[in-house]
Amino acid sequence: MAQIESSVFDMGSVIRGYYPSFTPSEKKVADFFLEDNPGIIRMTLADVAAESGVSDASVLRFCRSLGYKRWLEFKIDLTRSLHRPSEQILDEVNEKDSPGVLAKKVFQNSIQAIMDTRAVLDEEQFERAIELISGAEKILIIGVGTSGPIAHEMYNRFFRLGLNCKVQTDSYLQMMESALLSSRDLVIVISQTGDSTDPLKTTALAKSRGCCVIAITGNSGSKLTDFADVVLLSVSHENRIETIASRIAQYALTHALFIGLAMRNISEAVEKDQIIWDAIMERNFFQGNIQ
Amino acid sequence: MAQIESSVFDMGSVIRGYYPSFTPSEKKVADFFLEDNPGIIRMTLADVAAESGVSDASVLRFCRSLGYKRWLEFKIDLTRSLHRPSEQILDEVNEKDSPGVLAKKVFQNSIQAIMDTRAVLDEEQFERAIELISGAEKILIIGVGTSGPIAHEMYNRFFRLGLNCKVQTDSYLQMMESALLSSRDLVIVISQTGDSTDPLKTTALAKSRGCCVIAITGNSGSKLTDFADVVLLSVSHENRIETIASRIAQYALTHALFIGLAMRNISEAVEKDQIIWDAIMERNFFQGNIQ
DNA sequence: TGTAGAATGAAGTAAACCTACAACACATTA
DNA sequence: TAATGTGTTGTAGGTTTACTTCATTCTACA
Repeated sequence: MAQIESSVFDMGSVIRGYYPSFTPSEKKVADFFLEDNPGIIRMTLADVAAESGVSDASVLRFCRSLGYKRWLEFKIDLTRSLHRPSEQILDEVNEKDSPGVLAKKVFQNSIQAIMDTRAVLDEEQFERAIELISGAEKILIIGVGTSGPIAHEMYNRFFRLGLNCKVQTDSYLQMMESALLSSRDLVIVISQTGDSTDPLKTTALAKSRGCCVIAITGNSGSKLTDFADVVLLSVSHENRIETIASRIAQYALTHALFIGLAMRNISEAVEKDQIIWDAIMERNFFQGNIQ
Repeated sequence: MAQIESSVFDMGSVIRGYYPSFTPSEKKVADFFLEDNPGIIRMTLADVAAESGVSDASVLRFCRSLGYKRWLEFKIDLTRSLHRPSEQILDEVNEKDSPGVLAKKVFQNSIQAIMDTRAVLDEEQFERAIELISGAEKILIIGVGTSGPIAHEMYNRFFRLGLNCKVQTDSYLQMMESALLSSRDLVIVISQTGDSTDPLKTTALAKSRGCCVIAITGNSGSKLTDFADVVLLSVSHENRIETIASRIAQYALTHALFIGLAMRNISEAVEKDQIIWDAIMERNFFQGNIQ
């Protein structure tokens, strides 16, 4: 008997990830699916339409928006998603939890966020991102606030590959830097909401100068995605204090890009990495070791 | 979203169990299902009938013989049965992988690193860390190189809780800052190897001034752990270019600490968080939105 | 207020599922 | 050997379900 392809993921997270970009009636359908509705697997297209209060055509459009060509394709993944063997201690954290329990929950949430992000990853966009990055003359990595450390992380990885990149996490300096870019350059912008004013302005400016733009965001329906040539989406269960799990997924995305780039020319990557390590070791050596 | 009914089982075994009692045409259908046929999930009743060389009515009878009232009921269980979760593609990445495959592998590695780190997490040490952090008068967060972004991430979380903390990723400034610390203060040092000269020196200096030290490291046998009052270990499968997965785990650890601290006084945390958000929103507001 | 474009539902079509029944095969009995 | 009964199978047609198309409604913006 066939043993199959497959990957575990949570349809709920996928739906939540796309949620901001849904039309009103698609949101109605999404809401219905996000409710706890045990009979859902046995429902027909028309059933779902009736329960959601929309037409069956809208339910079908909802499926298409999620990337499925047919209702039954969606149904297959839905069935698999609802199957989900045990696990999932995806409870909310709460005040009564011991620190140990809290830690486990945060770890579990992080894992879930990465899984969900993996599930919504558009391989074509990812591939395109790698091509843009390796083809760019200059790369400007930007992000403000909590996106700043991710921007730095990305820089820390990319420059090791010999890429001509810069990181700028200051709102005003970002703007200045992007004013100097040309059409052969690339901007990578990291913004969880995709709606922060400063990165948007910077991105718009870069775009007006003909730059390509890669956006890493947790909001597929944001203004930022309008400017972006490539959008890489990170997903998490969005309950305020847990939005940070989405960050973890963005780090994972960053690392995936790094590996993808490194693999385009593995020998060169290893060589450059070696040079850097040698330089560091030398430094440690000359300064002597500490007791 | 609904979280299941039903248990995992193998449709193949069920079919084999009923096999002797099948009629000849039912056996034809059974044989078809028992073959290794990957496209089977997407087939219709008529497709299966054609492939098995029987009529669609016979396929339906086959389902009924297995106890299913309707073809689609059977299909649901079949889909579930063929769904074998994950399989852990923990292979090494290699040059021949497509970017999409690379991405999945990196994600899988990240998940694994978080799981491993969760597994080795010493709850007592974790709890102790939270107490030290919330009891400290001043907190200095340090890290150099690739540990820098993690240090910044930690700062970005902690200051939101009203903690009196600083981040310093410059080797010399770290040293200067630590020279000013007292015994009521705390140093949090992030170092993957635990053997980098500069953070070690800084930590030693802080320790000599009576500071407490929390170390986040991927190397439990390093010199750094000798100075540390609390050690939080991150783990990954250590193959050079994949060490970065360990970083992901360190971010997860950072977030776990943040949540742990926030939960000690949730109402205050939410309030401070709100103040920050209000300030940011106001900024966006005054700057107007961009088109 | 008018207009372009998006969003939506209604109606119709195609496909899939299911039922009912007729035909057949084979065994049993007269 | 013929008649009868039982169980198996396919066919034809009805019903449900999925999908397409298009007209209508809404919304944003001039």
